[in-house]
Amino acid sequence: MSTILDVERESGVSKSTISRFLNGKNVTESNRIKIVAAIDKLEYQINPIASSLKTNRTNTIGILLPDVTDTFFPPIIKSLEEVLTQKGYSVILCNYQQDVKLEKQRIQFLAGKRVDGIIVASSSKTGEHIQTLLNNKIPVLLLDRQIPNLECDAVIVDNEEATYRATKVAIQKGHTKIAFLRGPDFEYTAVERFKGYVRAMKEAEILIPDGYVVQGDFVRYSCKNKFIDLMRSTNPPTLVMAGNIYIAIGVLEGIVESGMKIPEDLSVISFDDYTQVPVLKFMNFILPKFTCIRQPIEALGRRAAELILHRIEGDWEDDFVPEVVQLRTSFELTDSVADLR
Amino acid sequence: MSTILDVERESGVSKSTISRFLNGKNVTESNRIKIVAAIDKLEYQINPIASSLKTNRTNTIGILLPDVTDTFFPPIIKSLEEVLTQKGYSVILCNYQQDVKLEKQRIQFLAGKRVDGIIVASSSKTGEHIQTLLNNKIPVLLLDRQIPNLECDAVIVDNEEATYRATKVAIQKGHTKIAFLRGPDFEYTAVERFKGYVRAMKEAEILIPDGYVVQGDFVRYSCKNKFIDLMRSTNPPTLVMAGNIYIAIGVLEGIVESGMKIPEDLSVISFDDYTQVPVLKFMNFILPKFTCIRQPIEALGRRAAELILHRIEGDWEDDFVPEVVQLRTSFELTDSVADLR
DNA sequence: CTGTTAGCGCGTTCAT
DNA sequence: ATGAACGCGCTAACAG
Repeated sequence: MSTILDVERESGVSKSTISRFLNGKNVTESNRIKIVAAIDKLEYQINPIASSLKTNRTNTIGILLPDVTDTFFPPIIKSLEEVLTQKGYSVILCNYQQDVKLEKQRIQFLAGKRVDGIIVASSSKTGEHIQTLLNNKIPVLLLDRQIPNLECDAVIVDNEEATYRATKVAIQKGHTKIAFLRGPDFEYTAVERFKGYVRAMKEAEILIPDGYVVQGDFVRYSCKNKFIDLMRSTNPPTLVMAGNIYIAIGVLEGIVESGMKIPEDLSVISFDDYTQVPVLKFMNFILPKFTCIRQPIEALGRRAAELILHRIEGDWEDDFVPEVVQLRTSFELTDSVADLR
Repeated sequence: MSTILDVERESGVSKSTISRFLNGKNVTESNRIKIVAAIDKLEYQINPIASSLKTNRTNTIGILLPDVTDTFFPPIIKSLEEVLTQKGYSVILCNYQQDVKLEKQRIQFLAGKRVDGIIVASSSKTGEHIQTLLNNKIPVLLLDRQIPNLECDAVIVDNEEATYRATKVAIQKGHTKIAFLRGPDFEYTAVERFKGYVRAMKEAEILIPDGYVVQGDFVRYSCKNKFIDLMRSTNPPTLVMAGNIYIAIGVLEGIVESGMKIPEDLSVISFDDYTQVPVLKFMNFILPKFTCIRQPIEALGRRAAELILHRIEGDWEDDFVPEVVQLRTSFELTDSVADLR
């Protein structure tokens, strides 16, 4: 493997000029030719390690996720990777297995590796480990999940607003008995989505009966059984809203198991669109397709990449102003919501 | 951010001794104490860039996949990441979008980044870009897919043997009209799996009728319609074997759509177990569960990580002997295969 | 625009 | 076991 010194010898041009050329600066045409010829001949490739040592930039970005196997993340990884690799950055992937302790550890790991920035879907409530990075001027971008009282760039979706609007639509269609099947308390998105539902119900002055708010036992655990219990109770809802795709799948299972008809026996709205998941595309045969709140998953990844690049390549101003990009979900109304008016 | 020189000043011990200590060599107890104290005080962390420049090792491994969003890969990434991060290696993830040109480009990208090794699920037929790496003594490990005539480490499963055995079981159960729904020609696993089916049929001297081998139009495209056509033909099979999970899902869709009963109207065996996919766990309600060939997905990732580490950390002997680890799939027989005897 | 010079922060001889 | 000195390959500051 040849070095820049070999190119210097071979071309007769000084290594500084070569270095400048390699970094896109102007060089006289005659020198350019000599340099290119030498590089070609020697199959020279720049050594990014040496370069990093000098510049303090690794052209590497860490991406830290709770669980790569969650269907939500792979498409995000894909769009992230596309943008970043395109720009010459490599993506170091870390998984923290939903474990806040491991999250901190991985953050340390990435910082130790001297990444230029970190994109993280954090499970932390306080984010002091992230604050530490920011204090050290290491760019961090919160993906999908905000952390309260942390001044940090973020790319998220309008969780609260989305369920608020969806609930309102349900109410406009004449529904009052609306149940919400929610994700766990410790998940930012689960909490936000629940808030939107509550706000819409309050605004319409509809009382939420006991038992209409159902929570799965574990992360990603569909509340199928609790859902069936609810439907068999003395006062079943006319519409259920599933807080994420796993819950929606649980609802589907419950529906099939108990032989309900949609929307005759029950109306359904789900956060997340199962037809966006490649392996679930087949669910076309389940009719009618659920009304859903669709997240701009590809854009989430792309914007996250763009934003952190902007922060990395731009100047880190002293008066750091965090930028929060909130992407809008779209709402797809189907026949799965009965019109009760 | 402090350097080893700061530690030298703070501790009064020379940086060589400090360096040695950091790399696990023996140091006198008195020096050890001084060094540790200084490191603690300064919150010193070793700079891996400078270290890499000297050692030519980046403690970084590239993992190159055709498509992160394929359900098959995320669990592999997860187990890979776990093992590698544990050992201090970071994982650079690259996606080549099923595009052989992009695959080569990404391989170049990773090599340019000076990764210590590359794990790749290649789509290349010839692998000359991989041979180039090997010639340069850069360890490569083929994941899930072999490349003929390439002397390279690999971790794969017993694709051919698995379908061979499964087909034999079907035959033993009295089936002769067995159709095979296969993946595309350009996919290593699709080809291997098909071979096993053919071998078993030949061995049993069962002629495969025209139309019994069905191929999806695109990557990952379930051959649902072709499957339905086949079932409506004058000579429908009594058993179909789906070559991968996407095809199995297509079969499922076809079954639901046309109202078939399993195993009364048709027996089904699928490569891949849909209950291994988190989002498909719900499919418990589809009865009976498909008979399946289950891949040891977690082990695939783990063994791949272990093997490449072994190659990286071991000596690269002159007489390079490629190591191919073939993991066994397991076979789960359910009521989805009728006994015709 | 160019070449000379001086480090970036470590690991590694080589004597001691 | 230790410390002094050198160099990994590159970029940046300087003077021209």
